[in-house]
Amino acid sequence: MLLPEVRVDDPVTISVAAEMLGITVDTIRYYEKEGIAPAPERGSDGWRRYDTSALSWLAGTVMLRGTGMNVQEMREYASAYRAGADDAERLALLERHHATVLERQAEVQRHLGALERKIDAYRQTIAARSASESTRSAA
Amino acid sequence: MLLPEVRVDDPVTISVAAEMLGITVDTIRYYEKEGIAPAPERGSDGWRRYDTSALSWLAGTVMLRGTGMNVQEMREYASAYRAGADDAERLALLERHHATVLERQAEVQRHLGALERKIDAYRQTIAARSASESTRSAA
DNA sequence: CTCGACCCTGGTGTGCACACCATGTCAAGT
DNA sequence: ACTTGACATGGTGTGCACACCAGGGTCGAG
Repeated sequence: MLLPEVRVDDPVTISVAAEMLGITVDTIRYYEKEGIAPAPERGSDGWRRYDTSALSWLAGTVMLRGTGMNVQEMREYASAYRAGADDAERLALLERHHATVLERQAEVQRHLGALERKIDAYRQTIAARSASESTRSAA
Repeated sequence: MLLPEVRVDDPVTISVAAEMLGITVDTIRYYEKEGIAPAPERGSDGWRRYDTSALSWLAGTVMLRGTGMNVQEMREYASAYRAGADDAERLALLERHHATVLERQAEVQRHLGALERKIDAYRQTIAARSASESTRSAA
């Protein structure tokens, strides 16, 4: 369940974490402030230190955001988690989200179909014109 | 190229247009103000009247929005259109957009894969536990 | 011992895509 | 004559998801 990309031997700084996850430092702090990601350990210098488990939680939030879950829902998910939601409950949350992702994908797919039909129409228009032009030039 | 759903015999009011397109009246006026959709004819009462061609343009914008094009880009598309862009140029614009839609879909698909792996992991955890419980109860 | 490269907190700013509201006009119904 | 309902304009408000400061600390390198 831990993504291989977020495995580290020694805890890393926030900027390294950000680069690993493909998000910005600001975003990580924002998630922490919003209670979406737990506050990580701090070093003696007061800096945030992200170990593998902290990183994998963050990776989870990136995944949820990447599938279109908004911050409000992520907060609810995280708070349910902290409130001791059991596995079945978490599973149900993820399955619900999964379903909505599929719905949205289907929606986009519909619009995409319209786009492709439009593109085809343009291609045919252009093909027809160039055909008539070559006819003219042949005449 | 005209979507069958937006065919009308007589021009319709803005609220009817909105319902046909699945958007709100405010959104239509917003698109008009932003120069994304052309201003339609007006009746003698000053009301906007959407005929088939006005509706099909709007349907095009809905399609572009539905595939994630932002308002800025739609404005550029519309202005290129008005500036007399030829079919080849319009086609190129649509093809570029099509490509970016596919990219975004692939991106979501990646995150979706992670989501599904996580769901599977939970299912297995739960299955394993219920199996051990039935073992215990059988012992 | 100064400099640059990190990090910290706390606050403010931004861009997007509408939603919402006040106020007014007009036509049709009762 | 009056109410109702759909439209008009112009302006303001909203929610989201960060981005971007300012001001200050720490640490290693040169």
